[in-house]
Amino acid sequence: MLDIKFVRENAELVRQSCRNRRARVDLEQLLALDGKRREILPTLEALRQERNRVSQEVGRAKKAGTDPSAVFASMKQVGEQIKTLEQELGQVDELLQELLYAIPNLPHASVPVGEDENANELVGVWGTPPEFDFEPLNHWDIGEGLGIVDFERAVKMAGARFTLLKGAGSRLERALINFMLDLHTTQHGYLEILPPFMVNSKAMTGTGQLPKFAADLFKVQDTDYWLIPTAEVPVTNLHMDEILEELPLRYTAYTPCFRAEAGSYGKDVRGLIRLHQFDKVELVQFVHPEKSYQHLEELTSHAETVLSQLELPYRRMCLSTGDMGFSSAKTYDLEVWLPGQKTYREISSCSNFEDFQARRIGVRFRDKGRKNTELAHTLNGSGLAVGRTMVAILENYQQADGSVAIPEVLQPYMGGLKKICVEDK
RNA sequence: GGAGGGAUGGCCGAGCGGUUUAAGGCGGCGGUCUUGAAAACCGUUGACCCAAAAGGUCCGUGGGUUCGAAUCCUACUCCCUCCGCCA
Repeated sequence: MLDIKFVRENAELVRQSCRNRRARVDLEQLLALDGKRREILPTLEALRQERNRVSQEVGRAKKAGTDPSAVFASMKQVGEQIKTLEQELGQVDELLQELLYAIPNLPHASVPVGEDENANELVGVWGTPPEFDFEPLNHWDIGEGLGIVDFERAVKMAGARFTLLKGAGSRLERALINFMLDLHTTQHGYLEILPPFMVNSKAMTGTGQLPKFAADLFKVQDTDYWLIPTAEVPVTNLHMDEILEELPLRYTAYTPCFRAEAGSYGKDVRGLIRLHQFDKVELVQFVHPEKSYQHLEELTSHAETVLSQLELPYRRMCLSTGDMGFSSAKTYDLEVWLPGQKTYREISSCSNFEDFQARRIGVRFRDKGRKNTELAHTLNGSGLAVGRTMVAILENYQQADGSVAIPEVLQPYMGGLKKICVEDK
C-alpha cells in the first residue's frame, strides 16, 4: 500500500505508474475521498474537544456539589453530531482503504518500462549450457524413465497439476531442501523458520495477495484459513505490528506452496513446472530503507549461489513494469537453462517491496537514539523453487543411458549417491 | 466438542462511570556518586493522525447505553485452566 499523503502529493506520478503497470485504478475517486476525509476530520476533532472539555467540567461540578445537568441537553446534541460524523468518516475510510489497496507499488526508477515480459532486461548470464552428443530429453521423460516421478497416480488422487515423487526422486527433493537451507543458514546469515502453511486473511492482505488476488489462492472452506502460495506470506508477517530494534533481519523458510493457477489453462501442462503444490525455500529480509537496494543485490546473489553451487547455467533478468508483481518495486528473476526445452525458465524471483508491505503489516523500526519510528523495507526471493531445481538437474545432468548424475554438493545429502539410475528407483 | 477464567503501554500489573493528560514496578535511556563498574539515589521513557503548535485517536475487535466509557451491556476474536478426543 502506498502512503496516502504520497499519493495526494504525487498524483500524476502514481497515475503514470498505474498505467505502466497496466493497473486500472480510480485515482479521482480516491483523491475526492481523501479530500472529504480531510474536511470531516477537523470538524469532528473540534466537537470531540468540546465534549472532553465539558465532561471534565461536569466531573468537577459534581465533586463540588453543584448541579451540572443544564449542559446535558446541548451536549447530547454534540454527542449525536460526533456519532454522525464518525459514521461518515468510517465509510469514507473504508472506501479509501479499499482503493488504496488496489494501487500497485511504484516501480523503482531503474525498472524498464514495458508492456510485458518482452520488455524485461537481461542483466547477466552465468555458466555454460551443457553439450550433449544425444538429443536431450524433457524432465518428465527422464523422471518417468527413472521411475522417480509419477504423474498419473497423483492425478487420480488429486487431479491435474499434482504429481508425486518416488524413491530417489523424493530423496532428491529432500536433499535440495536441506542443501538450500543449510547454505543460507550457515553461509548467508539467515535464521530458519518453519511457519504455518495456512494463514488468515489479515496476513494475506499484509503481503498483498488479498484483496485483489483471491482467485490465485486456495481457501479452506468455512474458515478464514488460506493455503500459503509462498513462505513470503507467513514469514513477512512474522513481525506484524512490531517496532524492530535491529536491522537487517534475515529469514529463510522451507514450505510447500499452493497456487490455484487460475487462468493458466494450457500452459506448462506437462511435467513439474506448474503445479498446484510445490516446494520452495524462501529468503526474506527486513532492512533499513536506505540500504534496501544493496540488500536486493545481496539477496539475489544468495539465490544465485544455489545455482552456481549446483553448477546450473542461468541468467538474471530485471522485470519490466508490465511483468512485475503487484507489491514489488523492483524484481530480478533468475532463469535456469533447461536443455530439454532449450529455453531459460524462471526458478527464482527476488524483489524489493520497499515499504509497501511494511505499511500494510505495520513493521517499523527505530534507529538507535532516534525518537521517531520509520517503516522498514521488506524483500524476498526464492532460494530456490525446489521442484524447478529438480527439473533443471534432471535436464542438465542427464546422461545418454537415461541416468542422471547428482551434482557434487548434493551427494552428501543423497547418502553419497553419484547418479540416479533406473535400478535406484 | 463441554465447563470455567482472562485480554490494560517493551514486559508485569492497578484501575470497575467523571482532574486517568492510565497508578506502581521491571526493563530502557540520561545523571549523581565511583579510577571504572555494580548498588543506591534523582530524572526521563508508548504508538498513531496533524507541516508544527493546539488538539484528537488508541486499554483485544465491532456495535450499544450515557452529558461523559479502560470501567456498564452485547456480539465476535484470541489466550489460559479443567474435562473429552487425539498425532
